[in-house]
Amino acid sequence: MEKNTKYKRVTLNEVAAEAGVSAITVSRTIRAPNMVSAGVRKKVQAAIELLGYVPDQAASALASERTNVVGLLVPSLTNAVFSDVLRGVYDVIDGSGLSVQIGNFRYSPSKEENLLRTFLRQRPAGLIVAGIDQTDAARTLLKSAPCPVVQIMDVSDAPIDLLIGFSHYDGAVEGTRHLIDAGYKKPGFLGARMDPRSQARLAGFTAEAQARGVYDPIRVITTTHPSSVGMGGQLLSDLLAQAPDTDAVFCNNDDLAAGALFEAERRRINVPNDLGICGFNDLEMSRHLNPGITSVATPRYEVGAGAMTLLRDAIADRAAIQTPYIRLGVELIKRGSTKRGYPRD
Amino acid sequence: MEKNTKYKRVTLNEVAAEAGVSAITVSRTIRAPNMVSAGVRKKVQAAIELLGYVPDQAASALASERTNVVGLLVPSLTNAVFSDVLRGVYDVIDGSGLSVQIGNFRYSPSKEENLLRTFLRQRPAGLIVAGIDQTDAARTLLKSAPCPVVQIMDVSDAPIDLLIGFSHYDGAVEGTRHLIDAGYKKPGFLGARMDPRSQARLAGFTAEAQARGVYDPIRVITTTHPSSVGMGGQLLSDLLAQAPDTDAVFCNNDDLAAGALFEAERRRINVPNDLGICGFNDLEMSRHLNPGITSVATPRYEVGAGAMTLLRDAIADRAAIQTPYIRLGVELIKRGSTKRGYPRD
DNA sequence: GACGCTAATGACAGCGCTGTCATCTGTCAA
DNA sequence: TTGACAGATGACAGCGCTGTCATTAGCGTC
Repeated sequence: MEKNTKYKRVTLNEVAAEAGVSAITVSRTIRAPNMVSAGVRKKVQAAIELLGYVPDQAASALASERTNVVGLLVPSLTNAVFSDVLRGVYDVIDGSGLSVQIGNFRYSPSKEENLLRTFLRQRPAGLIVAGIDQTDAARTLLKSAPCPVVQIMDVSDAPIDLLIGFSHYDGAVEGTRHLIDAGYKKPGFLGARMDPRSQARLAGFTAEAQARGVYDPIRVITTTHPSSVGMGGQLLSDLLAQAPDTDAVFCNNDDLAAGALFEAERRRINVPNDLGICGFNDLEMSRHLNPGITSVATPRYEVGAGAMTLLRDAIADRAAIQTPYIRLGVELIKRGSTKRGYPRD
Repeated sequence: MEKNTKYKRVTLNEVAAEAGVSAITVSRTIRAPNMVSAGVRKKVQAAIELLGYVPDQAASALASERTNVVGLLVPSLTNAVFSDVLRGVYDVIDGSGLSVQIGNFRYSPSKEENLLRTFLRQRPAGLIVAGIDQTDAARTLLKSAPCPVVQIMDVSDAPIDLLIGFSHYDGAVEGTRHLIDAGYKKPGFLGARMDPRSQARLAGFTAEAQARGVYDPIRVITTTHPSSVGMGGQLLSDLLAQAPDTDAVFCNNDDLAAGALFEAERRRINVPNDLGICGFNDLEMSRHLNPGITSVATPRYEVGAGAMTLLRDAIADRAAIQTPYIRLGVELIKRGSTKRGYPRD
């Protein structure tokens, strides 16, 4: 295969010659400007500007055994949740000189482990991994990773390195409490996918429902199939077939909640009077439905942006990180779907 | 900065020593196995397996002036449309040895141009760019790019290199035709963002409405603000304020269509009898709303997967590409929102 | 004025791989 | 038997940068 000669690179040496200094000084001017005197710095910067020099990442990576690549491991790309996270990550990375490489492990721990190994071999500048439920092997890999690691989307007592997330358990407790406080006596739970974060939500629901004496396992309907609006309708149907006196549902997420709402409409069940619905995540749509769906709003964009900020700073100076562990809050947004006594029409 | 010594790499030389051949032979075994005799190949592969050798991408990139990075330029990460494309891309790239780097140009042509330059300097293996409406400078850069380039999401008479997409114009024509055929006499258009693909849809709507003699510019409501469900409601309000006798809307996308549907509900306008609604893209939700929203289904996942397939094959052998230009179809999905005479309840 | 010290700069080797060209082996036709 | 040739393998240099250590200049101190 012939070499590509179309894009002739400007090299460090050419810049050095132009500026009348050595190559290493140019390198330093870029990477550690304060190691270079102001006068030289100016000359070098002018030369860089003049020649349009852009560092060669491959050469830099080879020589320094370091890249500017941040690995981002997510369980799904379909999920609106992760596209919000992505947006946050990309907004912060913009202009930082770092670049992201996404690994989609499709909710498979073994795939996650493999992707992790692949990333680690590339000597990444940092890693962002979704969740706190890595396999033991993955945890070991991450613990000894030669770069900062940020876990996102959840909270943990034993973070691997850095962490930013929110409590799915607490969010579910809050949503469930609201349902019960609103007067619903027989709340159920609808869950799809049932990844660890969904499990945490179910645990929160269960704990609160038990504490208030309204828990009945017959009202817990879950599936490992992916979440979708259609699935929400199906799960509600299953629930009602099994426990027709159910008067409220806490849904794993807003897609399910919307599906449950539509199914209730089809069955002419009055929401919120005969059935209360609470979702999770607070997607844009939930606000606009009739009735609006009560939902636990999660700071997804903030998690993405915060994780990248944390990582960027840690890459610059790990020791300078003041708050390696950030717990963001969730907020219950009350809407018509749980407002008993206010009929829809 | 000290070097990272934690991850001692296995080098080509070590594999070569183990297999009793030269380093270059190992390199060839990996990159062009058929240049190596079967016996040697076997020995080398055994050595690779034994030592767990993984090629160093940086060194390879430096020596060959080529990377395995595919640049993906998209105008948005928020948009459900692009997350479907992403999914397709990632599904195909899995295990191909290539990796993706995403650039989000936020609908800004100048940002797109900059990102393009950044990517090009990294000697990418290939590029995927959204749309066909690059600036002249960007087109020039792409035309002379030292790698295959795939344009996606649209069709064009003058593709830069490879292309896979569908016609937004035709989709809009089909949707508009359906509205008129269904008996609506005063159709309007709701559009947000108004990027080039939205413009193409508007052009399709306009052409068909004019051809059928039902076009009135007062019924075209657009904004450059981003699309959202909320915006759909607002645009419908604006339209009805301006042209209260409007009896149908063709919406730029399903988010707007859903918003329009909700707004109509609020105003107690009967959909489909008094207002027909047609969307674009056919998101999952549209099927589940009451009434379901008629929409032009677009093959977004297929575009992503097809683009990556095209690119992967072109990287292997550009000359072997039989169909460098792929036009996918769109499909009008008729639902309750345009079914006049079938009242909602 | 010699000394030690820090700040600024440079020389050099080498990161791990691949493009290029040279060499070697075996085969086949004349 | 010889030469031509293709296939298989190797030697070597060098991609552009950075880590390491050496060197130089500048300054204050006793």
